[in-house]
Amino acid sequence: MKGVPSRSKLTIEDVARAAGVSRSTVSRVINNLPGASGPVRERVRGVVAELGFVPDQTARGLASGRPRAVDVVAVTPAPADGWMGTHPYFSRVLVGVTSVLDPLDVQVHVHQVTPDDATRMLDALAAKATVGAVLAEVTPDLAARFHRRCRRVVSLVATAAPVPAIEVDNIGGAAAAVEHLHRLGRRRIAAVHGPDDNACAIDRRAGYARAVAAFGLPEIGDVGDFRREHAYRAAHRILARDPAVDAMFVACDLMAAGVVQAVTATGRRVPQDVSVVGFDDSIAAVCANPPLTTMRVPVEQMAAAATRLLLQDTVPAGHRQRFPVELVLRQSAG
Amino acid sequence: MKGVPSRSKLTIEDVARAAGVSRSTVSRVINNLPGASGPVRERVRGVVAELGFVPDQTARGLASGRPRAVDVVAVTPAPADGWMGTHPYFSRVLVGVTSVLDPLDVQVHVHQVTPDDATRMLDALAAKATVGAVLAEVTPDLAARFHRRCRRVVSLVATAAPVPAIEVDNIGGAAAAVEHLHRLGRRRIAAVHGPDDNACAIDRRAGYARAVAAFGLPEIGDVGDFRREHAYRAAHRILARDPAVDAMFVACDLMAAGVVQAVTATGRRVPQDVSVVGFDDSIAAVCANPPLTTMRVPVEQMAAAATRLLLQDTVPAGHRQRFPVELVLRQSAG
DNA sequence: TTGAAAGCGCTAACAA
DNA sequence: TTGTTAGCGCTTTCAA
Repeated sequence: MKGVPSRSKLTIEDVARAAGVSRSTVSRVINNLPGASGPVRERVRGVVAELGFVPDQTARGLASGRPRAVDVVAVTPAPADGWMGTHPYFSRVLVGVTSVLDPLDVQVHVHQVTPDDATRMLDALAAKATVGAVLAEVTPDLAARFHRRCRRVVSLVATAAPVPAIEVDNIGGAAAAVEHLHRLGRRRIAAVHGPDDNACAIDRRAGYARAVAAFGLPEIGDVGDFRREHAYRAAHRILARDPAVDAMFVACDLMAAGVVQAVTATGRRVPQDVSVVGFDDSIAAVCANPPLTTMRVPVEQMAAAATRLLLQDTVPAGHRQRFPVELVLRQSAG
Repeated sequence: MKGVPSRSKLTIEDVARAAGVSRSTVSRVINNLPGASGPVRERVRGVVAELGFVPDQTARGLASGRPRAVDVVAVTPAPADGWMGTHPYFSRVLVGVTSVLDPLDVQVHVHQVTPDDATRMLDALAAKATVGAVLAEVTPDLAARFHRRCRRVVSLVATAAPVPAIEVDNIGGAAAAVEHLHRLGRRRIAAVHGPDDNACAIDRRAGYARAVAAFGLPEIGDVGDFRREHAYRAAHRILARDPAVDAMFVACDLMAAGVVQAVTATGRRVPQDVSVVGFDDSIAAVCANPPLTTMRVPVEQMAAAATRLLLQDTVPAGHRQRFPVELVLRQSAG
């Protein structure tokens, strides 16, 4: 009879009694602090698991003088006001995090930071982290630096080896997109890439390159910065340079929406003249005209997984968890 | 010398001492509970203001056995999984609320509820509210019912008279949109309305009706439900019934994106053949093809204002605060 | 109407 | 390595 976790009450005191130790010892164990022998640690963990004890976050916050919170951080150039709120990717991250924190008594703190003060900000966060940080968009070097100062961190993008990360198969996804385009009979498949310093963008670019190479197709491309306007211009450049392009693989849906705008602006039809495949399956995909065929990334679930990882008493260094990407067919291709 | 609020410390004890009363009395005053005479109440409030005292939310949560939180609630039919995360409107609400709660130690709880269990859920929330509820999308009757059981509530849509609300000039905004279309020379301006039970939709519809009437133009329209797919079909119906329509006013950008898709699907060009104006200025507006001319609604700021209202010790019944809507010119019209 | 006192569940010295 | 003892800042009986 394991039974219901019997919410409501069940304090550290109960655990202490059941384990035959003091509250301090239990506290040390659940906080992963030194000062508890192996065997005792084991026993306490066992009791915690058996009883289904969940420490009261409010009490921890009061006692430690620092309320419990998860920090969501994104390093982006010149964020417009309220940007994170409207952004197709970040808003999904927020919801994923919120969804798992909701029943617990943990807050969410959002930090949108420019590259300039990224180092300073991250150091500050690392110093006062409680539950930990979800890195929604942080470069590998910065992530590694953070991880050196605080182990309670998970990245949502590919990152430095020791930093725990929740990933998606960007390379495979990009390749699958190209394969889909090839299956459709497209033979001049261009790409609009994301920024060079972004791990996702790099991988999606690699996947594209690998796939076109495998098909013996030419590699045609331009670089953007994950923003629609840049992608719009990039698509124009590509079409001007190579008017025979008959398909475009784009690094994210927001950019793809811009690409579709550019393609139709040149008088070409999507998908008849140029097929377009995006990445993410965000709201931008269904708002584009025509709606985008895209590679779905389960952002909310990934963010939720990252948050659950932070909630554990210890976040294993180098942890990796990979989510699948999946082709979603709409009208822009196929 | 008012000086800095001197964060860090400053407890209820300090206030009590400065006011020459006990902590209990201060607590009663800041919680707006009975058991404090008028004069004392005045004095304490004065000291609180002068000292810039801000009660520790974590401590309140622990002591009262109920962690402090703001509940964001939206009643919507059959929400898709993760819907709120991707939704152009709700994600902005979330960010607005989060932005003001971030520095405080208050949580955000998101409740997306279907009409079926709306009453039950809202009653439950009203019974255990702490900071209060932000009604992102709740019908007037339900809002009124909530307000009867708990005064700590603010609606983001027009609602029953006693319920405090943060509003936007939907009627004027819709009229302005039609005026813009008229200025462009459009004379057969159709409308795709939002759902009949939504206050915003009703007002926007009224604004449209008023404006076309003022111009002596025909009223042409169809009803949707704030979803893109419905608007897509509604636009097709309108065009089938009345092929000479040369403009469409749409109740929200998400729907407008669908309208643009429908219009171009019939072989018409936007804006040359049919101009389209949306409402909200959400991410959907820039992803549409062509990008949407729309009426900007400052959702984040409204949600922030609502949250700040809840943070006050008392939320005045019938409170109204109105934000402006503003025409944003893009390519779909003008 | 007011105040005194006992916690809320946990962390963090300090002893042992 | 472990336990004891104070609180963290506030709410909430219970007396006065």
